[in-house]
Amino acid sequence: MGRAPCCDKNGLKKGPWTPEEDQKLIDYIQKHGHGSWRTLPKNAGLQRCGKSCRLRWTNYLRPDIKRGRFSFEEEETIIQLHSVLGNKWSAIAARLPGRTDNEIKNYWNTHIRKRLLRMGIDPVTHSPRLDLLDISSILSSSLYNSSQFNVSRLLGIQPLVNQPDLLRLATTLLSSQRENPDFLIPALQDQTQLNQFQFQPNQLQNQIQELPAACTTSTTPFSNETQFVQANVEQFQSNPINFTCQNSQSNGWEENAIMPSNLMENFVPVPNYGYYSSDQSSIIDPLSDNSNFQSNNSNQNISFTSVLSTPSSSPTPLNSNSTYINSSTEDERDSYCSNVLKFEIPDFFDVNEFM
DNA sequence: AAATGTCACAACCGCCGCCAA
DNA sequence: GTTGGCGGCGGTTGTGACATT
Repeated sequence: MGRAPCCDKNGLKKGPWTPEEDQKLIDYIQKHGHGSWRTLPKNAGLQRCGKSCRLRWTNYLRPDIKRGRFSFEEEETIIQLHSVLGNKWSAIAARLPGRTDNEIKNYWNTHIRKRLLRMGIDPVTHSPRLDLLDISSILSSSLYNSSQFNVSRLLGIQPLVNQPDLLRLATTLLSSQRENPDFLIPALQDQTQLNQFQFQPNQLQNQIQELPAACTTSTTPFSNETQFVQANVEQFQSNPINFTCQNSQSNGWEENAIMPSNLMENFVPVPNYGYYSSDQSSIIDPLSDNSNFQSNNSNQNISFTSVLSTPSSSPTPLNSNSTYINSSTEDERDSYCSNVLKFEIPDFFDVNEFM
């Protein structure tokens, strides 16, 4: 038969731990190790159940726990790992020395999750929240009001994509849906495909447009960013599946660029959109020590990650002193994407098609 | 200064897989 | 093979601190 009950729950204390209880637990574990959590409370003279002791130790009393605010790098790592692992907090914690799963979980729920939501990113899928993207209402507004409007106000969100791309995206999706009704739903269900096909090029364009103007770079990254962007957007439109960056210049600017502090403060890592290499042949494994999220591709394909998630390419260990500013507010981090949403309906866009 | 709202986080709850009996 | 406890995990809650009105 099964084992005897681990503990009689009657009479066991619950609620916050007192310093005396903490000290008893610490003393006992330092002398004997935790061994069996079941028998530990009795041996340590604690009126707690083993489970409570284990949680108190692993989440609070363990000597290797790093307290204090999460650094920018830690935050980025959490987002990256979450995009791959989901709510596997223990697995994420294993990659963040000194942080507990509980702490990471709390930080996610109270900070990162809210920020992603404010940005219009689904914190579960790490994709733009297409559920909020009511195309018909957007188009109605454009018809009955003006060709210039602010979707962020309409949606109450701050999506990362700018509207021309958003509408191109909508155009592509809807036309694809017309031609192949079975296309859209599977695409939406397939997270990998969703990220690759729908979002990354837009992200790429946004970031490329934003970064050169804001960065103090040691080299001039693009002689003509507009041409660069346009060429790639056009290519993406013509062949979204096999989209690769055609610019002949290297993306060395991102390797050499020094992110100005004001941008760093405002920059929100959205690393999920960079997990896929541009040749779509593989998913970069952030768990691998060899994955540097940076383009090493000699044919000038751009690794989206290296563009979109600038700090992720940093080899700086998590435990090192952060190069990045840790005291930035959430609003400051949000603001990076706050000014991209005013646009005019492009001439090519025939809204009547959708009415 | 008091009331109210919001945030942050420690701790609990409940479920699940593993494994001893 | 079955049962049921243990350890671990993720979700949720309770509460104190802080901010705002």
